Amino acid sequence: MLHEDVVSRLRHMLIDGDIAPGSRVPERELCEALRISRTPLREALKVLAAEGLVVLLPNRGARAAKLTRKGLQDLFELCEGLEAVAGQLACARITGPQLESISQLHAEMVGHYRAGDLVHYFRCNRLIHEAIVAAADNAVLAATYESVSARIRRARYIVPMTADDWTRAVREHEGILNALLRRDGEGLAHILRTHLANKRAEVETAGFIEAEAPPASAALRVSGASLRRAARQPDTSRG
Amino acid sequence: MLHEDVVSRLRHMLIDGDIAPGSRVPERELCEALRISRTPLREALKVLAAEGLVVLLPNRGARAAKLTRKGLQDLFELCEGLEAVAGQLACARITGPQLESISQLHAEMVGHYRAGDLVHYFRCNRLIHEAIVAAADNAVLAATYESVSARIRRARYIVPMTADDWTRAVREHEGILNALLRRDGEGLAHILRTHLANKRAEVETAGFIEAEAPPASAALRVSGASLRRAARQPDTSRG
DNA sequence: TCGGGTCATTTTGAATGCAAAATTACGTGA
DNA sequence: TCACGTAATTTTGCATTCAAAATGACCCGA
Repeated sequence: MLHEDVVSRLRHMLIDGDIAPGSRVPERELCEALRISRTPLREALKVLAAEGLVVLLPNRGARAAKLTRKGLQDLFELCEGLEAVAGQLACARITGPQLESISQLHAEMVGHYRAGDLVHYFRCNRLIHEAIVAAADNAVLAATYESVSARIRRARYIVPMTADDWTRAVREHEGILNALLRRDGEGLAHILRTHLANKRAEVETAGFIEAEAPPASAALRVSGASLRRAARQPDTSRG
Repeated sequence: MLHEDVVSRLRHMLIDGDIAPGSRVPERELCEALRISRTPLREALKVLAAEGLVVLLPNRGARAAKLTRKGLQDLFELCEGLEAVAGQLACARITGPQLESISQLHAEMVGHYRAGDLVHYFRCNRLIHEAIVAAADNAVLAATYESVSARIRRARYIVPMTADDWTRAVREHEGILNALLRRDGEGLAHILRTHLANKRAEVETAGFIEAEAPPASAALRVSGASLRRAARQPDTSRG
C-alpha cells in the first residue's frame, strides 16, 4: 500500500461519506482496515486536512469535515470561477480529439437524459466538466478543480432535480458544447458560471446539508465492518 | 514546535528560496535545525507536496519544486481567475471598514510609488490584493489564493519593472480602487485580470525562471548553517 | 586512465515504543 | 438521584528503531 494510495483511499472514503461528516476518524480501525501502521495513516490525515476534507483538533484527533451551508456556498463560488477560467482557456487550447471526445460524451449524456437514467447522466455530465478542465491544459488549475469539485460532488451530483431543472441543465449543456465548437471563451465562461450557479440554487433549495454527528453518538459512529468494506473498494471515481 | 508551525516554517523557507528550487530537501539537517524528529518533518513534507511546493520522489526523498516557464504560466492563469472571482464577490460583500482600509493602503502605496520605494510599494500592493480576497468573504477561495499567490510571490513581487510598467500598474490600481468604490464587480474582475496578466507579461519578458540545481552540485546544495539561520526566522510574511 | 561490478554507508519508508493529554469509568457525598 | 472529583483507560503526538532501497566508495581488469 503506497503512500499516495492511502491518501487516495481515505479521500474517497470521506467524499463518498463512508466516514460520516463530523464524525471522528477512527485511527485504529483505519490502520487495521488498510493494513498499515499509524505513521502513514497520520501522514495521510495531515494531507487531507490541508485539502480541507478533515479537520485536525490538537490532541483530539481528526474529524471528517462537515460542510456548513456557508462552506458549501464558498466551494460552489470557487468552483464557478475555476470552471469559467477553464472554459476560457479550453476554448483557446482544446485539440480536435478532445473536442471530438466531449461531443461524444455530450451525445451520450443526452441519450441518458432521454432514457431518464439519472445515474449515467450525472456520470457523463461530470466527465464533460472534467474534460473541459483537462482541455484547459493547466496542471494547477486541474488539481485545484479536482480538489474543490470532489468536495461538492455529492451535493452536485446527488441532489434530486425537478424535471424542469433537468431539462434546463441539458439545454445549458447544448450551449456549452456550442460555445466550445465556436471557441467562444467568453461565452463558455459565462454559460459554465450560470450552469453551476443554477445547480447551486437547486442544492440550496433542496437544503442539502451534512448530517450532524454528535461526538458520542453510537448511531453515527462508523462501524469497523463498514470501514473494512469501504477500504476494500478500489479508487473508482476517476476517469 | 507545533505541527502547523513546522509546515509554516518550511513553507516559507521554500517560498523565500532558503531551500533552492530543485535541490534536495535535507531531512537530517532540517530535523536538527528545527529540533524535531523525522516523523513530524515528514508529515510536513507530505503536506507541502500536496501544496506543490516540494515533489516527493519515491524512495528518493523530497526536492524543492522547480517552476518551469509553463508551471509559472499555469499559476498566473489560475491566480488571475481567483482574483477575478474575489473581486466580483468583494464588490458585493465588502464592508465599510474594509473599503476604508483598502483606500488607505492605496494612498500609502501611491506614496511609496512617488518616493520610488519599490520594496514598500510591493508590500502595500500585496496587502491590497490580499485585502480584496479577504473582502470576498470566502474561506476556500482565500486559502486557495494564499497557496497559489505564495508560489508566484517571488516572480510577482521581485521581478524588476520598467518605469512605464510601474506607472501603468499604479494607474491600474486607481481603476481597482474606483471599481471597488463603485461596487462594479464585473469591472473590477476585468481590471484585476488585466492587471495580473500585465504582470505576467513583465515576468515573461524578464525571463524569470528558477535556477537549476543539479543533483550533486556543491554550489547549490543547501548548507546546514544557512538552514539553521532560515529556521530561526519567524513567520514574517503574513499580514 | 577509465569502465564495470561488488560491498559498505547513507537515506528512505514504515512499525513500534513511550510520555503527555484527553476521555471515560468509577466512587463519594450531598 | 445527581453533581463532582479522582483514577483507569484510551488516544494522541513524537521519538526511536528496523528493513529495504538508493547512494557512494572501492577494487579490479582492460
